[in-house]
Amino acid sequence: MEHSVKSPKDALLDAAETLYATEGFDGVSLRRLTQIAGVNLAAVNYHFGSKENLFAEVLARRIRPINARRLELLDRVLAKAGPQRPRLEDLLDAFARPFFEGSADPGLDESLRRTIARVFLETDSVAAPLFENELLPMAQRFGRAISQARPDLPLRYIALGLLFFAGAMVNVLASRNRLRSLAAVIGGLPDDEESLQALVRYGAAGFATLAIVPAHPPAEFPQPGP
Amino acid sequence: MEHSVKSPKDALLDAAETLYATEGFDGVSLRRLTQIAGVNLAAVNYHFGSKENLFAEVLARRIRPINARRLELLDRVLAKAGPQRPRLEDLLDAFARPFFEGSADPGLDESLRRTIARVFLETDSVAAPLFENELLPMAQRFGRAISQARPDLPLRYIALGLLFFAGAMVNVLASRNRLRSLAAVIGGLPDDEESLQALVRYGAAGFATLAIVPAHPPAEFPQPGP
DNA sequence: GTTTGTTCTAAACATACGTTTGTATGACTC
DNA sequence: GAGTCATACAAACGTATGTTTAGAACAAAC
Repeated sequence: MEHSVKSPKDALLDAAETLYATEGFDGVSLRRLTQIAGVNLAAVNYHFGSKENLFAEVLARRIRPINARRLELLDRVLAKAGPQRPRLEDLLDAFARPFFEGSADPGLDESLRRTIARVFLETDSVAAPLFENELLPMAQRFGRAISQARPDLPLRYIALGLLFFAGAMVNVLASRNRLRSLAAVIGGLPDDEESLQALVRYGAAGFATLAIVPAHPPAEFPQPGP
Repeated sequence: MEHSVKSPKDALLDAAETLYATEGFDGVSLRRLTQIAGVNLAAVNYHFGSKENLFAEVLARRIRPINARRLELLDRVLAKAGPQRPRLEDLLDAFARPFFEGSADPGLDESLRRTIARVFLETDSVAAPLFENELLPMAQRFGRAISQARPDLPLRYIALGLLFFAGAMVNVLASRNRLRSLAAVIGGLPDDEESLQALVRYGAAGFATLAIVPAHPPAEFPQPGP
């Protein structure tokens, strides 16, 4: 092998990724982090400038290839559809699949997923710029594609539907360990492919329904008390 | 008025709720918190025993009435259905509506929602017990009710569908400010009732689709390359 | 073999943290 | 009025934090 031992930079990124996922930015101190990574305390500031930069790099390193893959799949769906409308299922599959594919290292998957989920949901100074720069433009491209697929769908419902879909996607990935405690009751833990396909079908059906404007509000509980 | 000024306990809870939502548990120090609340630093440990207990109480104070309301609505739906199957839309509405109703104070809504979203998604020692004790049993009751509504739906898909639905619900509430920047493009920000009804329709359609087992996997990208 | 630049290390720096302590205040009981 | 109680306060405690520093170790270039 070229490098039989990880470079300090990579060791830091890997350790930071695992710890960040489980304990969050403030939850992990540089002393614990560097001890686990097997590097000197000052290495963080030497290689990354600051603790914040290190974690920003942790996130970026994972999100960028996933987003690239997403856009690649999206382009392929649009190309295959040609002049016809793309299928909603295919668009949502392209959106969600790279998230499920995860990394090659299966032990890293769980932490990776929580790490990425954080970018969707947190608003701190580490995650927020990444959302703005990486996630938002990509989501807008998907929004336009969905608008192609379903021109009858008002833009506001595309935005809402994408929020629903992204939330569902993130939650099912981040909650895998919570689901695990129910595995005996529900007859086994769904694997990734099963979860992904269920998610895509769920989302596509949901989007399709949003296009239908209800004749009258289906509200059930106009008054608080009986 | 009886108390023209808030008690230190309530002042702490209110300030902690706002700060916790925006900065997280580690992000807010007791010094800043007590300064904003206008109370002495030692008040936290005097009234709550520890910083952790304070934030657990912040979460519990909000979640308990919401869950009570959820179960109340659920019972009403089941009672109205009688021997017939309850409608999926009604069950999901009962699940989501109390989350959207929020508090009486509109200024508190945004932070309240992020606060509650945290319980769904975080695994730290503050949020985890609350999820286990308050959220999980309630979700299981809804799971059983959904199983009544759609006996053809395998349990594993009910679990998956509830994860999807909860993720969608949490994300649309927590992402309101992100949606706001798109308001001009999408023709105005959807209000709560509109978001809620869209969510319920989206989820009901998704659940209904999960009951249909696809004849053959709709996978689109079995190989990575073209 | 000396020089040059990069990489790594141990130690120290300044600050911030949650918690504890000892005391003061005020209200209410007897 | 003495005693009791919960509440509130300022100050200090011990510890942990991210960052900086000065220099050692090392490799490559000349």
